[in-house]
Amino acid sequence: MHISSKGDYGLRALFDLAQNYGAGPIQSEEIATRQGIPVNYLNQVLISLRKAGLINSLRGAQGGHLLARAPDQINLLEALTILEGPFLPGDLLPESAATKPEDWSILATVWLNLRKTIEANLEAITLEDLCQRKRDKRGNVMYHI
Amino acid sequence: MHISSKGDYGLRALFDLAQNYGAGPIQSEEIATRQGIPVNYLNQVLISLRKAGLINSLRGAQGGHLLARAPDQINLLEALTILEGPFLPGDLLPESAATKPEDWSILATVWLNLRKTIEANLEAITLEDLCQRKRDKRGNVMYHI
DNA sequence: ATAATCTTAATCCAGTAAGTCAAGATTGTC
DNA sequence: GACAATCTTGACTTACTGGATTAAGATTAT
Repeated sequence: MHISSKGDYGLRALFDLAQNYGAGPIQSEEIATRQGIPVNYLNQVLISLRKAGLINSLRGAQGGHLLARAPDQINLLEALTILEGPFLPGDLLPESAATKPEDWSILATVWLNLRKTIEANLEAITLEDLCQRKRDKRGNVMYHI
Repeated sequence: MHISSKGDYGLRALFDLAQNYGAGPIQSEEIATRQGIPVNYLNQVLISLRKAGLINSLRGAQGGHLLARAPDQINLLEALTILEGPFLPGDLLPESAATKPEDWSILATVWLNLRKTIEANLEAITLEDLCQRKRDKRGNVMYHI
């Protein structure tokens, strides 16, 4: 039960773009350097995000990537589902019953419930929230100098 | 983000043993048949559970496995942690900072929070709860005949 | 034109999941 | 004591996935 590096990298890239929202296109090279991610791998992740409509990409010189929506319109559930696929997928959930032994459906209900909990937790956090938390943190650090 | 078959099978085995709690040792063959699990694989899972102290195993004829504690003293978090390892493990969490880029710690807090949510959810469910749910279900089914 | 940049597909390696198999150890029962 | 049932262990297999690299090609600003 873990987050793969695809999800990790993808979220960090989105967070990076959120912090630069309104500042024009950001190049993948720049994101990669700032976030410590292999560029070639990041490019693949960015393609997934673009296909899903979360970012727009501009080609050519001075091209780059930018969020397709404002940071407060993108939540972590949406992003992670694109990057990692659904939580607790497929054969564990209540639909695929019948062939399975009886006790199975009791557990399926547990999983479904857990999934809902996770999704609610992530859906409540937007990219803008992350930016805000960073600003808060910065503020605190300043205070302590 | 999924539950592997090891976790799935292990929980089903524990659930099975919970339903037979107090009825003496249950053989792995019997559990495997009832739950639709390959015996040889189930045996490996049972060894993990025994090493972790969740079940006791008796060898020889009329041997088998039984819960080491009453069903209401074993919760799903404990069982799943044994079977699957910790949730959102290792390098994503706030301890391994310093080398990582700055934004990373903001996300680490998100993961830590999510982990707590998941753990609280699973810790609240015991094997006895599962048995109770099954009894409730049986009752309802009877009603509808 | 050309250089910057993204796109795509092919490829690679390591690790893990899922399961099989066979030989050995333990113990109750006759 | 011998036997049979049962669990134990570890080696092994097969297939898949995660993570990443590379190289060739497409697009477009200047």
